Amino acid sequence: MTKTMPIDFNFTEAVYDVVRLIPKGKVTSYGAIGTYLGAARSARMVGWTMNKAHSQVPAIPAHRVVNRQGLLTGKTHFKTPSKMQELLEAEGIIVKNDQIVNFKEHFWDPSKHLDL
DNA sequence: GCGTTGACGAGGA
DNA sequence: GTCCTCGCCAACG
Repeated sequence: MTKTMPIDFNFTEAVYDVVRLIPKGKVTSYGAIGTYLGAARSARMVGWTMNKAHSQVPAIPAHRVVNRQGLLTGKTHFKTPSKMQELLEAEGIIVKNDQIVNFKEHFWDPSKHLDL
């Protein structure tokens, strides 16, 4: 196999898996995923990994992944920045000023709902 | 090969 | 409670 595999780490694979496991109408944070994977201090890498998600199939529901503040920080990387908010609203999540309302209620922690 | 940036978060002052 | 700094790993210039 090719040694120069762009994505081969279990970490990246796990990130995609966790994001896909996010229930509809729920959201999570990069740090939550990182913490779940044991990389709480590597939240940045989670975001970078999500950047590669654009080439991943099936498409990663990245719109369900926001920062710790519930802010749609990644919307700028979407095909259309407004798409992210529309997707969230379509799932019953209220977004105000690019921020999720009642974020705490919609927050979905993989380390609590999933079993490591 | 080195320096900076990047979808972030936590800890310290 | 708020502001600043460091960490983490990878890719880009």
